[in-house]
Amino acid sequence: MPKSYHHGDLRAALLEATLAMIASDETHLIGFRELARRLDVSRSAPYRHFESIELLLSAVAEDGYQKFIERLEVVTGNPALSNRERFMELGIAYINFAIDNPAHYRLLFDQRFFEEGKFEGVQHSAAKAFGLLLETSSNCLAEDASPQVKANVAHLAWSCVHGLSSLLMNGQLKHVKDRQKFIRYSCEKLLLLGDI
Amino acid sequence: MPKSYHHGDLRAALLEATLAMIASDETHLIGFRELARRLDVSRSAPYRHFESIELLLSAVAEDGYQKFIERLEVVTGNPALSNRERFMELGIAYINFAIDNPAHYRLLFDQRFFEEGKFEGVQHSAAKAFGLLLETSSNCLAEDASPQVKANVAHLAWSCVHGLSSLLMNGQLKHVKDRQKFIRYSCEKLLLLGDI
DNA sequence: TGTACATCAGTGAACGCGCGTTCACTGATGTAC
DNA sequence: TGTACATCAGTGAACGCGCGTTCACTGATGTAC
Repeated sequence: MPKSYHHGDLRAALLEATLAMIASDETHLIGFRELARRLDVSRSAPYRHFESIELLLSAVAEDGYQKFIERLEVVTGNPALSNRERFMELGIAYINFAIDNPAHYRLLFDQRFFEEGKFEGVQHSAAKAFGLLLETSSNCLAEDASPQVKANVAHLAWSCVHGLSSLLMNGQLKHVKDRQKFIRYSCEKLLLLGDI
Repeated sequence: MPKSYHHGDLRAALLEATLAMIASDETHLIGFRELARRLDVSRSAPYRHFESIELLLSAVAEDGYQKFIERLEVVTGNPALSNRERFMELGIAYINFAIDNPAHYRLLFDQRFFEEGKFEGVQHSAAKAFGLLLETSSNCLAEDASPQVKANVAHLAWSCVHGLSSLLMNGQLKHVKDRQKFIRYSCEKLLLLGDI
């Protein structure tokens, strides 16, 4: 195929390049000019696809949520697991997603998407992901547990997997030799949090 | 006192203004020109005090660690508490520091300070803070617990309080009505993590 | 199948702006005698 | 106590740079007939 005047799929290339920049901690460099340069395209070409950098970032975030939710649903939809096994495996899947896709994960919880009345697509996806966690953790509690207790347990569990993900991702748990073993160990412990 | 030609304490003012910008999510605006503008001082004045923005930020971070460690030491140095009470109170103090000083807290764990061979002052402070947590959690374990187990428990506990802090700070636990109650409830639960 | 035309996607020059940084300067402060 | 001088801290003009954004343009692609 001869090199065409048109890029082919500049939109997808922009999403990919943005993600790569977040991954390599070059968030501060993200901008239309820099992206155009990296994709070897003229300065103004990106404007054909995104009105602003914020909208570009939110598109990347929505892609990320889709991947994230797909991965979690592999666990929540697995009928072979007991409720407690499912809770534990969900935690493991959550943390592994974060470790495998640190750039995406960091972006998913970027504060800027959680302003009232903006980025509703992203916020809706975030709520959906939390819903999976709430349902899975609630199934491990006594049937007559109050909604308040269910919410507390789910939020505490979420905090723990989020914290584990963040610290592992940022390399702040350097001492840990076998990450997978540590993750499994931690998620086993999290089962204790539901015991009231 | 007549308005002097000299600012008086521009260095301290720079630290304070930087912190305020982080607190109000204007991190992207931090720069010598913007700081000079806010402090009503000429563009080049800040250069008398800091060689680069990175060094300015690391000075802010060191201030933050000092405050953070002081707050934790109020708990670890309290002889009236049992080991388990001390562990729980340490978690509560940790989370409350984060909630009360979100800007400082966010900065303390900024990835940029954890590159090998740079910002050793900051890294040393971070290690000291973790040391307090490791010691306190280890005291709750059986005396013959292995260093490996001690480290695992401490890291898991750290992840949990870090996660709780982050989500509370970022307003992602909106449902929580009584924050202090939720924090106390969570830190009580964390005691279970040490039971093997 | 061929042609005419509309639309799409990328170009390249230009604008105004804010940034970091340098430099010779000067007013303010501190100190030696 | 007064004076002379060194040093300190802030000034303001200037440089070069990269950014976002606009605009008239044009090559490439798709489609109607």
